[in-house]
Formats: sequence, C-alpha cells, structure tokens
Amino acid sequence: MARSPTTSDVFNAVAEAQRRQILTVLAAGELSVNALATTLNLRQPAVSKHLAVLKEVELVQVRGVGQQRLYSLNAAALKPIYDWAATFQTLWTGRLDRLEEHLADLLAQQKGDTP
Amino acid sequence: MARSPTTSDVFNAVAEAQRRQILTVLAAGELSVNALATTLNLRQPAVSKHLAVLKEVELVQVRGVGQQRLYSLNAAALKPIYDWAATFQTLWTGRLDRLEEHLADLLAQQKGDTP
DNA sequence: TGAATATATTCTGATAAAGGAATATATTAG
DNA sequence: CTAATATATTCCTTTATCAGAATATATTCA
Repeated sequence: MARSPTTSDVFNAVAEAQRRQILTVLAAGELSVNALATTLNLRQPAVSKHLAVLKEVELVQVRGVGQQRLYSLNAAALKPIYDWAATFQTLWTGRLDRLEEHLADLLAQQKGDTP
Repeated sequence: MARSPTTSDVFNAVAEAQRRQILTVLAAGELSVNALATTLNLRQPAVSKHLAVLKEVELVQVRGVGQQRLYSLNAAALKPIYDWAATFQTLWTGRLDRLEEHLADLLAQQKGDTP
C-alpha cells in the first residue's frame, strides 16, 4: 500500500504546510481562489487543488458569487486534531495529577480504534 | 515535487494512523518494539519503521536495555500541533455559540407556532 | 563459539502526491 | 455572440510512501 491519501482524514489533509497556511489565512474570513493565491504567493491551480483536498475533508466550504468562488473555513473540523493533541497535554505540562484521568481517556479512545 | 516526507515535520509524521496509535500506547510508558507490535497487532518490521520515523522527528526516544530497545514518548514534540490547532479554537467555540443561539431562536419560534 | 532472541535494514511492487504547463469550464461584460 | 475573467481539471514527471518478505545486525546465553 502507499501512503494514505491526503483526503482520507483531517490529519493527512493538514500535513501539508501550504494547506495549513490556507486555513490560517481563511481564519480571517472568506476569500476567493485568486485572493488566496496572491496572498500566499502560490499559483492558482495549486490553490484550487489544495482547496479541493480541504473541501473533501470538510475543512472549508465554498460559496459561489458571480464568477468567483469564496472559500471559508470550517474550524470545527479541526477539533479532532485539537482533541487528540490535548490528550497528551498533561504529559508535557508536567502536571502529573491528572495522569490517571488521562490514561483512562486513552484506554477508552483506544477501544474504539482499528487494530 | 512529491509529497513531503513523513520525517519532514511532526504533522507529516503523525498523519499516519498507526503512528498515532503507537504514540497513544507509549503515553502509558516505555515499551519494547515487540511489545508494541503485539499490542497493536502489527508486524515487527512495520513497527521498527514507524518508530524510525517518530524518532527522526523526536516524538520518541530510545533506550537500549540488553537486546531490547525501549521506546518512550516525548510528548513535548506534540505541542506544535496542539498550539496550531488551538489557534482556531475560538472559531469553533464561537460557531457553537452561534449554533446555540440559533437553536434557541428555533425553539422560541416553534413555541409561538404551535398553539 | 554458536544458538537464540530482539531489532533494524534492504529490496520489491503498488500507489499517489505535488508542481508545472496547458487546457477546459463557468460566468459576466460589451 | 464574443471577449475577458475566475476557477477547475488534465497530463506528465519526480519522488516518496507503505506493506511484505527476506536478510542483516546486535546482544545474551549455554
């Protein structure tokens, strides 16, 4: 098998730095494809392709206005990443008092995972 | 150019689900390669390769004990992911706030509708 | 020393990503 | 209808992944 497709989940979609940049820019408000391209100094086709990936994992949504397509961020789709990383938070903050709770969460989480 | 190597940064390293699972298991404490393999039902060479990737981005560290190699988690290396995702936190909590408001409106509206 | 155990590496094959260039598809303007 | 603008898609090449099998490299023990 090859590497998981970028469209398979949010983690893979966000692995690419340029796509993270796009999301960061979109956090300030919806933008057209060309606006994104000039802002990030990227080629238009490249931006369109990145947006297609982000749209497939529902990190962005489109709204057609005239000949433009305005893309906006769906920040809620990032929550799985935040939640996963937050699971380890107590481990780097050095707060060990919540470690038991943390491990309980991990066990519960792992139960639902694929083997 | 091809896709960025999995070893290029933490985001790419963590994009693979099995590597996330390895980190989750290691959160409970250091483990040998074979212990990880049996726990996650993976082949030993696969685990070794995944660990090599995780080690290159400093998500894990090794300690040699006899013929075993005990891998442990370096949770601090996950902080960049947490920090990046946390940047968007206010956006999705705000969205939820608006959703609650919206639902409240719907409820009020429905209350007025039905006699 | 030699066998056994634990882990790492190498090789192959299939898959797919990303960039560039060119082109296709809307949508609006004149 | 035609031109112009905005965006999407296709083709091609390069590169890198992951899985699997086989093999290589420790390290310990008898």
